[in-house]
Amino acid sequence: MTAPERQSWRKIRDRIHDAILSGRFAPGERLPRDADLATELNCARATVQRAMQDLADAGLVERRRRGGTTLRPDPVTRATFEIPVIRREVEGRGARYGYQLLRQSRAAPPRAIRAAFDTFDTTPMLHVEALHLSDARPYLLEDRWISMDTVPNIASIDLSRTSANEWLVLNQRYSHGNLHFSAETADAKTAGLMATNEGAALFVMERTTWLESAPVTHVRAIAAPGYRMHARI
Amino acid sequence: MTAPERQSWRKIRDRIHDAILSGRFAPGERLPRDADLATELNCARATVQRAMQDLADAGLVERRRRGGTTLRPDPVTRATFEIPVIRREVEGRGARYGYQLLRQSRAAPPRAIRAAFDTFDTTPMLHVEALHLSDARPYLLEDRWISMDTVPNIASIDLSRTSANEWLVLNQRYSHGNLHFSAETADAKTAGLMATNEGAALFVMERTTWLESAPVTHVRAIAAPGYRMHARI
DNA sequence: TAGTGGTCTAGACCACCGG
DNA sequence: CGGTGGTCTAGACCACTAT
Repeated sequence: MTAPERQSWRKIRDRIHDAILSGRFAPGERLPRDADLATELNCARATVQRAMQDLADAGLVERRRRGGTTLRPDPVTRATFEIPVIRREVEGRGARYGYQLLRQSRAAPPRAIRAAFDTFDTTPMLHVEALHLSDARPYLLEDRWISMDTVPNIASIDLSRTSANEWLVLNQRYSHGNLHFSAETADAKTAGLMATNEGAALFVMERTTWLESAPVTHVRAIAAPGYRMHARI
Repeated sequence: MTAPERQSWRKIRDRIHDAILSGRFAPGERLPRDADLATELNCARATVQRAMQDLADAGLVERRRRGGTTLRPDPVTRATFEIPVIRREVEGRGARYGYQLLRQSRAAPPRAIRAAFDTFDTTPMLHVEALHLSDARPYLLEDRWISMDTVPNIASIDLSRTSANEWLVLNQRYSHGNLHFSAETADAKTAGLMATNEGAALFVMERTTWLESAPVTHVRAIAAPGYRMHARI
């Protein structure tokens, strides 16, 4: 028995990945347990665990206690993208950032917002509509609802000076959230606010976040024509 | 000195996160080294490492050897989304999947494709245009270039039966890639293929992948009106 | 209830990079 | 060159869940 070699968990991961692509395991089949793979690959179990965690994150395998590691019959591609604070995003392109608070009120969230939060609770929330500008031109139009129960401090913020987007990123933690992206046609009202023509194709992002089971914020943001979102794999 | 408590790295992460949100550290400031935090939080250094890795993944801090851990002055939100095999995506909605190979050829990649791959190489690649159908209606129109140098086996695949999308996900590994999302207006030709009207807002995805420094594939996919992409944080 | 992945610890060495 | 994060090991115990 030779001593375990010093090797990166990435190499272990790639060796396992290659074994999978070689067809050694059938889709849905159970792979050897970590401990056995560690022996076979001559490394510590923690190293196999790290490699497997990465393959699971990548969507190639599924891992369950007691159920073992199985090869996903429907492998997916997972990608990560970054959503910067809007001001940073604009300034990062060398443009001058502008911000305009359009409306602010307290109201019971309408049905669509309650549905996004997956709740029936009609407790009033903070409703904010704002426009982000790049070199004085419309860049992003946001319609946001913020839970004052979960984020009580938001009440003391002057949202005509600081955007809710920026304040929340810097001051509010959340545990998880959903995002939806789509393409929509500009209606007359939106076209007016975005200084474009009715019928233009607009990129729309919707984001809902929670802190554990408590709603934090829901935002629907409409980007100006030409907007491109970038992500990495 | 009490013995280290048994606590999850998530709790350690949240305690550090809360300390950051409390304003204990200024943006750009250097945080204590892992070893010191471990002592302060009464846990092993590896646990702090795991917690910090997560905060770095989340975009809140930056970590550098020798340079220590610094609070990002421009925190970002990172989200992950899954790109399933198109067939699975369609069937997962209970619809019948259809696939139609429109064109297939070998040609030198045009300038735009070379730019996406960040190369000047004009070695011929496999060019494939195909249409994915959901219940016999256009679902996704893809225009793909595949490197025959990096993916030689693709030459032996009958792409009129198996979509390149599916074959690549199941058989080709890649190391990294870029994605771009945008909203575009349907031109006459596209509208015809997608069975929609000219001027409709369409969701467009572009993906480029590499295996180390070698190009794998570039695809530009146009989704039918109403398409929504989903992601999680 | 037993088996498997998930996490924690303590210690060690490595890799990178700022001074 | 020295300091810091990154990784590895060996062993232990915990948490979840298939059987």
